[in-house]
Amino acid sequence: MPVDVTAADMERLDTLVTTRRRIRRGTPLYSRGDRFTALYAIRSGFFKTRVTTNDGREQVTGFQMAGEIMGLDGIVSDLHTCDALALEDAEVCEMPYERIEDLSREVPALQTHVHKIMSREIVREHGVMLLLGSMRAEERVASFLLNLLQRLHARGFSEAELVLRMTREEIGSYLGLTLETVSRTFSRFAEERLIEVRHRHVRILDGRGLEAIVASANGR
Amino acid sequence: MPVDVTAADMERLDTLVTTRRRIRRGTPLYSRGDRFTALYAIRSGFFKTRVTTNDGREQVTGFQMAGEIMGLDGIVSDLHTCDALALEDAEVCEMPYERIEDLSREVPALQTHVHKIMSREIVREHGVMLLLGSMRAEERVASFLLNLLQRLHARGFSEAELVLRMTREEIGSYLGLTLETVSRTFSRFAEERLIEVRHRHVRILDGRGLEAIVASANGR
DNA sequence: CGTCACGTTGACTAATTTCAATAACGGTGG
DNA sequence: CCACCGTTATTGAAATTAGTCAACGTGACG
Repeated sequence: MPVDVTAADMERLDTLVTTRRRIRRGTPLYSRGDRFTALYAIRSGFFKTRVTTNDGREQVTGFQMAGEIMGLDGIVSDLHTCDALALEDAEVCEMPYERIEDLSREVPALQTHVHKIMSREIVREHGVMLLLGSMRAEERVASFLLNLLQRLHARGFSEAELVLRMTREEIGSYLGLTLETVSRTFSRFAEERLIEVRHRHVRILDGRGLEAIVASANGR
Repeated sequence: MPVDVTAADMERLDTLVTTRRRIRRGTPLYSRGDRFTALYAIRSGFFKTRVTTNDGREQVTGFQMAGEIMGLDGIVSDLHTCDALALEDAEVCEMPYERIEDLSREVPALQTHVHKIMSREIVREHGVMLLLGSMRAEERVASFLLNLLQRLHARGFSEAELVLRMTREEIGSYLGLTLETVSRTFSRFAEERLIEVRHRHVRILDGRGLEAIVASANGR
């Protein structure tokens, strides 16, 4: 919450968070079909969200880290429509949705903030659609690495190094590729001295090179 | 606006729509970079939205019809991040965003409604990600047809017949396929007596058959 | 110290794109 | 009202990309 809020407002906003919850690695914060009651702000840890279908299809829709908000999918139908799973031990703030609605009416800055969070998620998903609909495997993987890097950097981590919290299979699901293609693409990038990969540790040797791959833009 | 609103509320909600705008076929309702000022409710006509990148890539992010809301992408940054183009002559109601925020605070039913619209869009996009990330060409095209059909049916049109408002290329962009693949897939469906295609007129002969294709679910 | 999940790599296959040629509309203006 | 032009759609063949199947490493963890 940046923006102009009075001290009185701040006091009210403090009442937004009722609970902190610890989520152990591998366990769900919420699952498809769960009753929607709250939004969650990640304090620490790393999540993936995924949609699943009855016929066994699965798609990772995003990876979330500290400071990001989860649960927006549940508002429309009062039920969650996707799963949120912790990829490492995590802690979240639970913000009961009713309280968010009530407070939003009293604190316009909060109202605007909530709208922007939802709009940002819509715009983010547009970007994923662009990636899935128009990029080739190398472009997708380069784009994925640069995106993670940028978000980690914004949180004070290195610009040139990262530890993947997810498996090749999860990356593949997110990018619409098989785990083998993800692995091979990492290897190719390593051969070309764009990155160094050791398991889940990735060091960026040539960020510009990765950007060039994304911008190569055949665009179907 | 379904839900419980008093007569007094209704009167207020009437002031939400300030202008009706006619959009001629082929022209934008808004474009990337335009200042965001309002949301739009489609009264009649048919739109596509697309994201574009500086390097010339393009992705159709959706097709919108009467009753649907456009413009949510602009809230986060006060600028539109995608283009909305009329695929046929259309009419929209312009709802100034400031007024939406103001009224939302006074009419909780409107507040909830706005949140649900945004959440619904997020969930819709999850579905598109699933399609783009995990379906094969036939599944995507079948899924696309069934989705259009269902939405048209909900508006009183036939369940078994539709007129496409968009080109094969636009369908392809939306589905992450080339226009040739879309065309070939239509032809294959026609051969299999699932549909009849004459240019943009499509008649569904075997809806169950199309559903079976979607549910075939290899899931990558 | 062994087991199991995760990751890499290779060979082969299948799906989709690309390139190219042709056909069929539909809107526009004579 | 008809003819023409440009856009849109279809279809084929070749090329390419990514997927599938399979074998083998390797590390983390109990």
